[in-house]
Amino acid sequence: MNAVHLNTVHLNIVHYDCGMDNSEDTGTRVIRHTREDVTRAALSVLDELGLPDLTMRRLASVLNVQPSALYWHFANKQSLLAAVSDSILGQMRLTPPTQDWRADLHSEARALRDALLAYRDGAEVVSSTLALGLGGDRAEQSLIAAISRGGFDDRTSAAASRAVLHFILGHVSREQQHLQASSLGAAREPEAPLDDDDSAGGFEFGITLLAGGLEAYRAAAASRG
Amino acid sequence: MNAVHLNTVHLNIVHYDCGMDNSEDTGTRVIRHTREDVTRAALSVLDELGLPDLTMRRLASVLNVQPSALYWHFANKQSLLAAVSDSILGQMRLTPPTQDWRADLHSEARALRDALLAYRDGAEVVSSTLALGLGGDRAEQSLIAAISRGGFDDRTSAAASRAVLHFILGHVSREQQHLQASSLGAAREPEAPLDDDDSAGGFEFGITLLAGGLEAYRAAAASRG
DNA sequence: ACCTGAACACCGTTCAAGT
DNA sequence: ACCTGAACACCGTTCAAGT
Repeated sequence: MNAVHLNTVHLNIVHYDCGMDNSEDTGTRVIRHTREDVTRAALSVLDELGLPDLTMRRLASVLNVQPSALYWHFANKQSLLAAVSDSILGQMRLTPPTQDWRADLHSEARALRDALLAYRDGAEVVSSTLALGLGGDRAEQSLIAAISRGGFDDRTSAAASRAVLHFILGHVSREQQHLQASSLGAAREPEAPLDDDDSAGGFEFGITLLAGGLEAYRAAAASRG
Repeated sequence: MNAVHLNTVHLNIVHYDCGMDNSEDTGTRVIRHTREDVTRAALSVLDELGLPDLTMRRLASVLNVQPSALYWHFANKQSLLAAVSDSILGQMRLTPPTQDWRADLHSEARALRDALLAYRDGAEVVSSTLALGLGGDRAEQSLIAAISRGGFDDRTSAAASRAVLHFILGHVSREQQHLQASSLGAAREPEAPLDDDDSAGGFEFGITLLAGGLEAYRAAAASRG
């Protein structure tokens, strides 16, 4: 019961037909998908099987389609992953600005973290597409906005937001790896019981460090004239 | 001349025999490798072809060996990559402690950045093995040491060093992606001329932010009693 | 507009067997 | 102690052709 049955995972989605709009003609229609259908299915495979198992062939089989069919919708796997990444970031809860830019930055950071945690391997997917120059801008923009409200110039806000973004992606990646390591390991040796509440605590601490650093940087720049 | 001939890359290493100690018996000896030989060869393939082309089969062919032979030295590819990662971090220039912990932190951070930049895709390799819980400790330890010298307790030092590490890995990953994007693109559209001196400048700024944040955190904690 | 069928050029890993 | 040979179960991508 505690052993992991990796080979007997059953996808919730098996058919994964597109919407409910297969009317308009004969009853039995060939199933045709849109770009969005494919992205949605990819998101669901990602969440249920993880990034290593999100292959073009598996995605195709979930969609009841030949692998080559996917290449009508996306030029290659990277573009598909960019769309998946955009979709993850698109579900970021948006936080209304207040008078406190540091509180706002914390809110935006938490919103990003929550969005990444919403799908298995979410941080890794976003991280990899951001590393390749595709997408991931939506995340950076929300952070820049909050920091700018602190009265920092554009160059400073941009550099700081990149630092915040790198921290968040790295932190949440580690978080998610630990999540499935412990869900897999289950009856393993205790290994390293280092982090318990560190998951969220370490996250807030990192943001606090960067926000505090920005405030200190402004003070230092001001005192230099 | 400006076009990239991806298919005609010639490895500097072609033979890659082990040391010079093939004596002791008959002249023609079967070439046998050690774990370290394999790691060295992997490092060289990484540097010349990049992480996506560092495959077990290609590594085997560089070593004039069957792919299956590698599995006598390493249980799987991940372990191999962990060894490669260790090797990269092992070449970190070590910086003697001074009286200024912030300067020390900057030194250690720069040393880590330099080590990562020394091999193509270095940051991604270290990042991925660190994300999987294997190795990467050496990097964290050097950062913790510098921060601890600032008089912070262990929990704070550990959390802060993880934040610094995440920032560095994210930053250098981006740096290296841009490096080869521009070396490949060459005669491409200007795209985004956003960053020029940002490579190093943004790095220092990020470390300054985190170090300043630590100082501010101490001040805040002290004033709270 | 969206998909099939078939192929190409690869992967990581296992395992009995050799020396 | 270190490697071969052969196989297994996969990959991403292309492309002519179908509807």
